[in-house]
Amino acid sequence: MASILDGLNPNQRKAAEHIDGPLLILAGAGSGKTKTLTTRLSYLIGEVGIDPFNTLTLTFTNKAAAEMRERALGMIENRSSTPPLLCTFHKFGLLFLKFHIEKLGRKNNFVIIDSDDKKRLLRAIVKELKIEDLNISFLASEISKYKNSLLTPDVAIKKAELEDYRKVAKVYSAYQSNIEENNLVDFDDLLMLTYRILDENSKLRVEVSNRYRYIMVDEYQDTNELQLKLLEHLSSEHNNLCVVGDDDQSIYGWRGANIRNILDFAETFTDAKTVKLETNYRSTEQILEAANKLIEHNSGRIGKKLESHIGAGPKVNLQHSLDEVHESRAIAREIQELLSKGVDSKDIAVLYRINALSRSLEEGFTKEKLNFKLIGGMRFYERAEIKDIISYFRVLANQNDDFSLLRIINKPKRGIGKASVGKIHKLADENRLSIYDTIISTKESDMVSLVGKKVTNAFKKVVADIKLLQSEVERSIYDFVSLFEDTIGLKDYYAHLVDGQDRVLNMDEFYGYFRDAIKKNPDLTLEEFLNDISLQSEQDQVEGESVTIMSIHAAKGLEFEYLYVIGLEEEFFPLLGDGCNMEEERRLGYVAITRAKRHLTLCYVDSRFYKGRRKMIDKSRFLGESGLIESTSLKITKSSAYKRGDLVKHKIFGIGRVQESNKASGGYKLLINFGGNKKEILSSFVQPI
DNA sequence: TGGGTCACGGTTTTT
DNA sequence: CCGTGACCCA
Repeated sequence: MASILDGLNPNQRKAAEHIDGPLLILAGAGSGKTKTLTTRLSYLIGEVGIDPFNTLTLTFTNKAAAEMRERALGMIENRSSTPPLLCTFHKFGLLFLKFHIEKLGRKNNFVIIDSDDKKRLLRAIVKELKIEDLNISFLASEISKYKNSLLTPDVAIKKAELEDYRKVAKVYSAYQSNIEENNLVDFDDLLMLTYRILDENSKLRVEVSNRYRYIMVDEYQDTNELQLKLLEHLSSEHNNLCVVGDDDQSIYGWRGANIRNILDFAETFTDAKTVKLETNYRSTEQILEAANKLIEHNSGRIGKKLESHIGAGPKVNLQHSLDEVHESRAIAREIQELLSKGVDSKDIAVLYRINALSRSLEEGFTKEKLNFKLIGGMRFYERAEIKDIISYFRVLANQNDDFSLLRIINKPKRGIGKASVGKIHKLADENRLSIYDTIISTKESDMVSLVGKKVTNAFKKVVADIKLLQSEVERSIYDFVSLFEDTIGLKDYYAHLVDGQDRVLNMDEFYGYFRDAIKKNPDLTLEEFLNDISLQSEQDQVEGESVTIMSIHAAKGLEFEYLYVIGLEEEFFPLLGDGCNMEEERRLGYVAITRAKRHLTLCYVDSRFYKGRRKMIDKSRFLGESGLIESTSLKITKSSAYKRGDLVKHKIFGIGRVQESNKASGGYKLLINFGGNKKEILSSFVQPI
């Protein structure tokens, strides 16, 4: 009898056929990971006879979820029953909390805030608490770490020993009370609160685990501590957890992903089976040889070797240029030639380690009249004009959302300044009311004496507008957008700014999207719409009519016939610096190389213009490690000579000035004056400033 | 209140 | 070099 498993190779088949007990599918780049996973899901449902209702498949991005859904559903013949739940971790958290957040004493009409909102809120809190010496991004990521380690603010404060961490914990505490008061949840909460509820309610945990009897996780190497704990709870009753990942492609450590999750899978889940997928259907032998050689320099790995299914192929090219201008011109001209030979531009991409390198490409490509598409940069929902609309919508969904109200209270300009906002904010805090309710309940005469007649009127107008719009939302959510623009006039406001035209176009796109969503689902509430879009990102428009340029991170999961990787230089790639994790840099190199199907060009330059100055750089150690050039002798951190008077920085001695410089093996022997304290130090131990 | 100038600092990014 | 936030004055 024909089976859907027939299309798989022996190892893929072994993985798909595995039914009960934990399974780790170690899937190398291009080894048919998605195919195996989707085939397994449809096999379980279509041939083993498992109810789709009892499966759960988790991914990291909406894009991956959408792709897998399409492919799996395409294979399942009888689609009469409920489709299997296949979504992102965060979406799962959202669905779960909609049903169960009451168990934490919270209402389920919460709204999700994104990282941008989080930072804005933190900025306000830091100001209020007068702790202004802490970096906002640092705070945001520390709070994220707290939540992912399940530390409550109280515990965090108690455990904090260093002064700085007491401050961080205090901000965390204020932040958490603030979002709880406004009934907001951040991305981490979607997972953290879900975990907490399951952890505290054993009956529910058993019930939920029994419901999701077959769990699959994609990109397992990217899971963090909390996601692992969540998975342990979800699979506690049956242990049927199947994860797919590649330890060599773990490139999100800086964001909390814990590579140990995949390395230790077999120990964490007893009796786990491991299946390795090492046949690569994407790239040539030449390309895979470079990738394999490079990644072998890492020590913390399970270990596997990709074998090409498509044969030798052409040699990997190296391109050496004087600087970034020559580099981008050379690439542009080569691409032009490919295009003239009939190569499809969507089969060509250029990758880089840091976004700053995109600039020279953009300039060079424009000069050479080469069409390109840049992936990354400002995301749609994070544009100021879109966030303004979203903030209005949020206030309409929940007038107690002070945070959103504050963003739009003087947008468009109503003559309400910082001072007036501060006064009303203070009054609201004293009365333990939201700002909206404070404006409504404060006597007009009191308000006038507080902020003056003009501002009082402006406040009253905002509240009246919001009331009007709320009733319109109830009447017809579809028509409400036009009244919204008539009443608020956000488009007019933006139209008069310098880049107004683009912004108005964006706003129209957003309104169109909103109307579309309502048309598709007339029962959609504003609140549901808001939560849906906050879990969405529109990075799925990669395929197009032009050459793509993007970061290596953004290219994960993609493949290109012709691939260029630029910036293969020490400092840029591997990117050296404080938190440099060389093994992760190398994995990033591995990911970059394995995006290429047949033609790979690695580019490096002698000097690059960066942060306002020109820097001399050496070629990347990765070129040697992947066997593409004779292994270079030890790296010299600075290739141009140090001379008397140069300022340098030493990890222990701090900043000093070079007094003497002599060539020595592997660099320079320097006599440095650290504030009167003279030391003889090798140049490899200092950084030029 | 809000426009203008100045100093500072600057990886990778999804949800 | 270029964008952001703090600060100052009309």
